[in-house]
Amino acid sequence: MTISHIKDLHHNVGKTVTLQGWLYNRRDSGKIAFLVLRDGTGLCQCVVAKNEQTEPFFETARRLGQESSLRVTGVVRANEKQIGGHELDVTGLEVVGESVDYPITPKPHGIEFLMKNRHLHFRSRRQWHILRVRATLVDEIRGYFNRNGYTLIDTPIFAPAAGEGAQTLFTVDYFGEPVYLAQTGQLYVEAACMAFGKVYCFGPTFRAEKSKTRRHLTEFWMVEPEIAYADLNGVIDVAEDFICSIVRRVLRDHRADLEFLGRDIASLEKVQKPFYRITHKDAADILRGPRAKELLEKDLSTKTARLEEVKKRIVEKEAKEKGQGIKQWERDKLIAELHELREEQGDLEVDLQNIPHHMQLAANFDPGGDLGGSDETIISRLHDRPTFVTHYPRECKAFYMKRNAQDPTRCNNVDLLAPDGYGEIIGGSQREDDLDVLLERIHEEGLNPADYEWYLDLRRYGTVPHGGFGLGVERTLAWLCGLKHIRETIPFPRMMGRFYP
RNA sequence: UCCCCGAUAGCUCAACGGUAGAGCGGCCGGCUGUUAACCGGUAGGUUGUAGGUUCGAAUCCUACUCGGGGAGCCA
Repeated sequence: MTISHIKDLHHNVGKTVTLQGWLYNRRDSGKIAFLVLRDGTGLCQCVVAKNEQTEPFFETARRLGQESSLRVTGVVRANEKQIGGHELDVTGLEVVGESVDYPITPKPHGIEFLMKNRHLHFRSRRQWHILRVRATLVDEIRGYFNRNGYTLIDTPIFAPAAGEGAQTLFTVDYFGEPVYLAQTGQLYVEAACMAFGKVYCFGPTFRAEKSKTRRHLTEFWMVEPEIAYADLNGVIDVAEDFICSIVRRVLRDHRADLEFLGRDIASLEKVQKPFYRITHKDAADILRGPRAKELLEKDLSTKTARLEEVKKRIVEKEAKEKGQGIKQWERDKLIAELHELREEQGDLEVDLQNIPHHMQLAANFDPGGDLGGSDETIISRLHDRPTFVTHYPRECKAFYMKRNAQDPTRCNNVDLLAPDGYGEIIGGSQREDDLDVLLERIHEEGLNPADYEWYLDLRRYGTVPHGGFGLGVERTLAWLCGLKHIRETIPFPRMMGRFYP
């Protein structure tokens, strides 16, 4: 018995192999059954024709429940028309584990149901493609820093006191004392880069922000490189090279997955150096100026027109579906189309409701404030390559960011906005390396200097210019795969109000 | 914390003040090339919870719970 994986079937045409997997879907008629098998490496249709050889298990085969686990033996045959390009003519079948009433059917399901069944949901094709890209993204993140002379430093998940602000932290009872789940490893990698030069940490990070949006998780993965002797431009150069490397690798290894997901690959191919570099002031001018207004007005009119079109088609299809003398398959098709149209209608209505608000937010943008989510989307959509936004007002940024020498109201920080409206995927800065300025900032923020003694030591014993950034894995993956929602980018999403399964 | 939307069969939805339905999934039967297969039959409901209005409520009103999206905050 030769065990094969579906991805390797092209080496085995004409040979008898055994596949081990799960039943993805089944169709049967009286004397032939089609079993679509899934083995984690791909899908393959296995054909069970009723004959003397298959007689002992034919009845079993045509009654198998979706997701039954199976060992299927058969002869590999090339068939261009089939998924994966191959088919198996079955000669033997072993049921490893039965599956009765599998909850996720090949029909449409609502998101709440799918999230409750997340432990099964990622057996589905779309989720499988996404999580495969995630695995490569994570590998490339590690690979990039390992290749380029960075030392991995694991930072603690239990953190004393706040890194930036206690309101966004989860509290844990640590032998009777409150400690927090880390929302960043940054302060620790700063210490480490003074020992190793170039370092990075990579792991889960936790934010207790009460955000219910498509961009937020309470538990997400972040990689944070930190570089000694780097100034802001040094940090930006690394971020640019790093992003290019990630995009190249994903395009190289996952073109088929991206195509399945419907990603506009040409847009990813444009991700080349140099990225745009603008200042916070430039961004403010764009938001308050005519380009942002034009973009949103155009949005408003195209989406209004589209909504009318969608509504019209819904009415037409509803009438047709209720009409007499149409075939069952035509009715099914109409119902499926109606389902999609209604979903699009819902999305458009929400967008149209939000656009005027977003226009106002942009037009009245406070040049002394942080960019909001909708502002980032606007800047992002006005650029066809990733865009660095630098030099934010000091007050809206963390205490550890380096004060700008020319304009002390600003700091040497950078956010990277992904194109296509995906917004912020990187936040970073040059760090404040001057002890006195850092102390001043700690006081300004109302923080207790005693909590930061060890951090202040880094400025007492051989301080150097240094900086780094954090990249959010899930937001990056959502952008790479062209997903509407971040919850599909992590195997078991943790969101406000959801921590099952 | 605030704003908008929603909750009907296992799932996706319909019924829009007057007898709770369909498709899928399940079960039974039919069909040798299906692609979300198809055809026939069958089981499946305290309409999220608690009040209220009404002769009559899935439908109208109030509160709550849960979910979706957005603001703030952020990767």
